[in-house]
Amino acid sequence: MPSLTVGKVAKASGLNIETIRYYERDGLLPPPLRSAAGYRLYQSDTLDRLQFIRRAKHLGFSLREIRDLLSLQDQAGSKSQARKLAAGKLQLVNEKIRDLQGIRRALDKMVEQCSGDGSVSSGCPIIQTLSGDAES
Amino acid sequence: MPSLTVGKVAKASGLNIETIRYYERDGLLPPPLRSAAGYRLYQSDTLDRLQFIRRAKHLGFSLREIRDLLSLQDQAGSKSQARKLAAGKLQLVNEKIRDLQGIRRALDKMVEQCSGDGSVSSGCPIIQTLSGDAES
DNA sequence: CTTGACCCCGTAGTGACGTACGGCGTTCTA
DNA sequence: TAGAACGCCGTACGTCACTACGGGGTCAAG
Repeated sequence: MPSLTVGKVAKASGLNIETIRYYERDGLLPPPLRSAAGYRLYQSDTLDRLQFIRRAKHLGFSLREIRDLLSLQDQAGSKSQARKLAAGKLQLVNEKIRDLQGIRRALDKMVEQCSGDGSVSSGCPIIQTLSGDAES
Repeated sequence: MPSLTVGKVAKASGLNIETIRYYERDGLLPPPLRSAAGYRLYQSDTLDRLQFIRRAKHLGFSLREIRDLLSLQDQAGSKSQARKLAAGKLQLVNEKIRDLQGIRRALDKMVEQCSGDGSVSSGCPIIQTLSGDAES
């Protein structure tokens, strides 16, 4: 197992070294092994984990929510706990998908409508796409 | 047209008054009409706009991105500009949808797997769901 | 015509999420 | 075996998106 120093992980993931230390402090990354001199030594699966964090953040999940999602992966806790958490997140994810699909429809329409020149004439109803009354 | 004071809008939208003023300063809300005494007077479509902002934020869009999306609605600029912007955002939105669908599949599986008692046994591969190499 | 709720504005403070700094030890490489 | 490059840690700073404050004007009920 080819363990990586924090600098390698940073470079490979595109994250700042400090960010990686921060994620460790914040519980998103488990404390890695240490070399004799105290250097952090990561396994390569850490890169997947960081990638997941990056993408999930981009989807509007807070670090706390991401920690929750990762705890599912990490098999912390009981099955029934995990099921409950997963079910809750599932609902949230479904809402997000619905909202995004609404935006997508509106954008599709706009790309189509705006195929000519000149100024936008007919209303581009992007706001209505999210005008349902779902509550998160 | 029954114009609303900022306090009414705040109550109806669930946002803080200061947040509404902030959105105005930040260009997400157009400067509203003013009463003789200088009070802000909003039309009811402002509520839709604020709702849109809330949901879009929840989907991981920054205020700057939301401003872009709203500018499409507001018909600012030329058709070709709008088309370009819409097309760019469309790609982004599609990526987000794909990522969320990945997470959804993983969560579905977990809810199914964790239907019994005891501790989670088989790996719950949530991280792999976002391990593709799409770049935003 | 006062009192309490509302609004104005500018500015300062807060919380989440990083990012930078600085003084030190370690490791690699010419 | 020097010296550059890397890593350690604690702490401070920065940004984004609010949120609160404070001193003042406005408006409506009693």
